[in-house]
This record gives sequence, structure tokens and C-alpha cells, in this order.
Amino acid sequence: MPKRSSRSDLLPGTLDMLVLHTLTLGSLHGYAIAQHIEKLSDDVLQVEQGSLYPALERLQKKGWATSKWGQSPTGRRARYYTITASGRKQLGDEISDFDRVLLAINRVLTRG
Amino acid sequence: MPKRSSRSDLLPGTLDMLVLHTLTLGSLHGYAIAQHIEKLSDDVLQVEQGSLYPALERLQKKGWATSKWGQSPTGRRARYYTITASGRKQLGDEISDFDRVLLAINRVLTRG
DNA sequence: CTATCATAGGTAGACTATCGACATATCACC
DNA sequence: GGTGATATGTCGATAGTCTACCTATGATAG
Repeated sequence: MPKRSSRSDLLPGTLDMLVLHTLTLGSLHGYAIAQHIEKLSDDVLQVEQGSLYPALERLQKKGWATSKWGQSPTGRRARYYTITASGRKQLGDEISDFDRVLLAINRVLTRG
Repeated sequence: MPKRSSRSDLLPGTLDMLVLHTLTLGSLHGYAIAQHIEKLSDDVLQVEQGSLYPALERLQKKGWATSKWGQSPTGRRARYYTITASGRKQLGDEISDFDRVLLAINRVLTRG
């Protein structure tokens, strides 16, 4: 678990969701996935390589994504990831669970 | 790290924030803190003992809470926790950081 | 020609939060 | 006497993230 005291990179447990969502835009290689997340988040979220590649391994092991070697737009070798049907289902489940928990946290912080 | 695939107990990294906020309501013992969080969250959040007591240790080590032995309303011995000034500051920091990261996640999930 | 930077993929080790299971004890209630 | 709620705590396993490393190529600056 990260510092998260202030100035955090990621909210633990949310990286898979962010990656899966990014893959719904189309097949991408790891580096591009990280860039996409960082850019859309206005650089609030930082996707470190040490988190990214284990996460991509994870997604494949669970059957939520597949990958194959290809070429990046800049001509370098790159592994392209594609979300699977079960990955899409997983994404939906994760988002609704995430929302549910966020609402619960909000109830505690506001009702109390 | 927990399963969090679906049906989660806690969003990792948020327990300290929830406990600190609960302590702003007044001094409470551990068991009551857990009950309060579970109840206000409509039992969505589950605070397991194996997470609760280490968290309370943590808060004390960081100087965010103090504790002393007392008696619970039911007459049993109980350790009462009190939030400190630095704990209140920490709570504010954690909430604003949390909000900042949530907004970032939302931007990724909606803009993309 | 060389150094540096961005791109691209990856691993190893440490850290740490959380969880499940266990242990202990008291009190209320049946 | 047994069970369930209250109350505190520990231990080991698991897992996600981070820091720091490594390799390699292409582009650009000097």
C-alpha cells in the first residue's frame, strides 16, 4: 500500500477499472494506456510502470484482456491489449461496486 | 489487499479517514467506531477487527489519536479514542486528497 | 558523433493495508 | 450450561502499489 497521506499516485484497487475502461476505446499498448489515464486525469493519477505491467498481467490471467505483439505508431515493438467480453462484464461490475462503496463512504462522512 | 472484485468490505486506504471522521463526533471505543461506520453506510462498509485495531494503532503512532481505558455503556472495559489537533488536520488533508483523486477517476471514466 | 530524452517493456524487493481465523473475557438471556 | 453480543487484540497470508532497477530503439540537440 502506498503513502496516500497526500499527493497520491493511485487510489488502491482502482487501476484495473481504469485500464479496462481505457481498453473499451480500442486496443492499446501498455505505455499508451498509462499516458491516456494520466492525461485524462490532468496528471492527478500517475500510472507507474511497476504498477502498470503487473496489472496488465493480472487482467490477462483473469481472462479480462488478451494481448499480442505489434508495432506502435512510432515503429517500436509494443504489446497490444484487447478487452474481452468477460472483461467488459468485470468493468461494469467494478464500476457499480465502486459507486456503491463511494456512496457509502459519503453517507458516513456527511451523515455523521 | 482485499478481493474487491465485487462485494467489498472497504475501499483500501479509506479506513483511517472514516475512523478519524467518526472520532470528530466525540471519543469512542473501537467496537463503537466500527459499528458507527457500518451503520451509517447501511452495512455496505464492513470494518473487520483485523483491520480496525491495526488502524487504531496506526492513528496513535502517527499522533492523530490518543486513547485511554474506560468503561463502555454496557459496563465492560473499553479503550476510548480521541482525535488530536493534528488528527483533524490529517482528516482534512485526506478528504481533500480523496476528493481530488475521485474527480480525476471520474474524468477518466466519463471523458474517455 | 554523442548525449539525452521519449518511447516501450519488464523485473525484484520492500512496504503496507486489509482480511480471515483465532484467542480471550464479560455480560445478558434462555 | 450454551449461545450471542460486546470488547480487544494477534497472527499469517494475500495482494496491490511503489521505488529502483534493467534493456532497447528512435528522435533530436549539441
